[in-house]
Amino acid sequence: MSIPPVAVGLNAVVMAAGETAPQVLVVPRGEEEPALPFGPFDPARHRTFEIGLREWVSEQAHFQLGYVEQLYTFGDRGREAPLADLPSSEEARIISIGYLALTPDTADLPSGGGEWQSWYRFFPWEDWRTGKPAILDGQIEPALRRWIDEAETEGRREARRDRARLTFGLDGRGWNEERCLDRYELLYSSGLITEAARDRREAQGMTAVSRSMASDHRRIVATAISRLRGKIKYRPVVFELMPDLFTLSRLQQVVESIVGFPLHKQNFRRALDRTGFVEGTGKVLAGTGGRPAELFRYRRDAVRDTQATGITIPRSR
Amino acid sequence: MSIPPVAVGLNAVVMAAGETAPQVLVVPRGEEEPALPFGPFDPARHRTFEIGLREWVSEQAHFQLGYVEQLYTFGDRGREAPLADLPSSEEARIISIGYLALTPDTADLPSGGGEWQSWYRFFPWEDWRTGKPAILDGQIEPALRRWIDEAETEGRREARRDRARLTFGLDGRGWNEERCLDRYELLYSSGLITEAARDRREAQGMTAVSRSMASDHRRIVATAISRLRGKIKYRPVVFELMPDLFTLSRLQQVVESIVGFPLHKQNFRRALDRTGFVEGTGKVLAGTGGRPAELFRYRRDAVRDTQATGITIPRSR
DNA sequence: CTTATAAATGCTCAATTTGAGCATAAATGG
DNA sequence: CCATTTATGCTCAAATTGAGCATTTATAAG
Repeated sequence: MSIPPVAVGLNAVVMAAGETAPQVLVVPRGEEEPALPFGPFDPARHRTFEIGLREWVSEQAHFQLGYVEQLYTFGDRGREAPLADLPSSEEARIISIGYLALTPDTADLPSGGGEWQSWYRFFPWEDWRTGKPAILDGQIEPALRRWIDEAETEGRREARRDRARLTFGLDGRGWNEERCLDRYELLYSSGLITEAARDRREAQGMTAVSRSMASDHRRIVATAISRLRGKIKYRPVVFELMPDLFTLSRLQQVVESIVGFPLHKQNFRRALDRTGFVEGTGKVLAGTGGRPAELFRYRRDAVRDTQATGITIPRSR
Repeated sequence: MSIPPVAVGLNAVVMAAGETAPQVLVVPRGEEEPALPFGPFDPARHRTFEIGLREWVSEQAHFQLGYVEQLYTFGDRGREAPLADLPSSEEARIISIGYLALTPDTADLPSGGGEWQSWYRFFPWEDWRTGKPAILDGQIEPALRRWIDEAETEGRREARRDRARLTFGLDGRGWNEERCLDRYELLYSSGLITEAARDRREAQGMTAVSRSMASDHRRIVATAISRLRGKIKYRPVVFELMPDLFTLSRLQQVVESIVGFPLHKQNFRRALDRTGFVEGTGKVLAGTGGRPAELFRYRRDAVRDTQATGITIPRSR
């Protein structure tokens, strides 16, 4: 029983909080679509995937990773082709292992390396913080309805309708922010995403409204967003995105930017209080044009005592 | 930029409900430790990992997979060595992609293939359905305390103590059933697991009290258990383990066997009711030596309407 | 130094959900 | 027929959630 060799790539989705929107670290590639920090896994050099990943990110994006977790391993045929500097032949199949990394600082990125970009440039339909994104009513939903009607049999139309309803909350079904990946995949399979046209070597799609990425990197980012939006609720991962000291408003702002909708302030605080995750420092942050807010810090040892759940998300309606 | 080749294996953790305990499908290997259904991923033959996985499982265990999801990709050096029929040289590093598969039937397994085994033969400390497992007080906790004391500095002892407390709920911290993988890893790194001694080529450990598996397969099963115990709470995955018709008691029994502790019956039903996941059929299951229970069925289309969460788990204390 | 405005906090109240347990109904097995 | 077993219904207090009003403490303008 011999095992045919395969090339393994490591991809990092590095995320930071950002001023007003969550950021992802991308490597610009001139004329071509931006890519995630990416590099081959070399078994001779790297004892573990994570070690390899950290090396590549620091080499390509000049950035040191902190918190890291494995996301998913991508391996479908066809997905590897478009990354220019990699072979795409039949014999050398490339699979890639995606990682999610979180970091509290967005500041110090030496130029010539990576670059921070808002999530929502790549996923404009995911940002409901100031209400329903115009692109949904304006472009996506009409296009989805056309896609539903195009199906050949009534059964298939029914299936498409169900899928669209569930993922995009059509017909008053309610938006579930965790379905980010499902939505991306639906847009891809219904041909509404630049990558779908590109992978089929056609020219059409919604080029103007959302930025595409190299290869299947946007899918990997969607996987990361879905994971983070889910995990934030049952593990205290937000704090990996916060600096040592922060105000509760800032924390709420970061959570809102991640889940993509506004929260009820008082209830957010009450719930946070109960977790015991943060403690006040007595210091305040002045000069913000209002009552100065107290600075808090994350109690890393809080997990010792409690059953360590995440942040409760009191959606504000 | 060329990518060094690596061999990719596919592992399946196939799970079924079982009469009294949840089952995992293993392939017996005579004198040697049992293994998971396993096979190489061949990029020339398999367009996707899943296709390859299904082929291997049906070939080795004579079993057709239904629900399947990817778990994790394992690739640390050292983990591949002990599987006899695979090369373990330095140049050909083997990584493996673990999958979780769920199936409603345990019955028809042609002999000569796979074999169902209770989870709790491999993880006896995880089954709290009839109270705290004796192995915890009797062997694991004392051994953990010795391991804590063995650390060289007070700082390290502190770290070990925290880790043990958190994962095993020591000193009245409360047992979190989802930490199954953390517990396995702690037992491994503290040398209490047969595999740990084997991988270091020593002879000691708790051979008698829990069964070991080939390679790192028990770690993969622990990953699957953790995943399933978590996921059952936010996605209706239990129903992948149920036959078409079932009583509510049976459903509760299955959930209890998975999470490993008893539930409050009435509250379980009330919560289930609210989800709308099941509907009565009017038929009853007689001959059980008591009032016959109504047979229910899963409403696959319930996800259409609701925000599709999983099963609420009202722990009974 | 007063006053409008912006934040940050504090507090209340109804609605819903959870946790626990008692009570009743409908079978089976002597 | 009666004890036993299993299913199901119902109640009640405690805790959590969802919403919104009220107060406090700053900054900025007049």
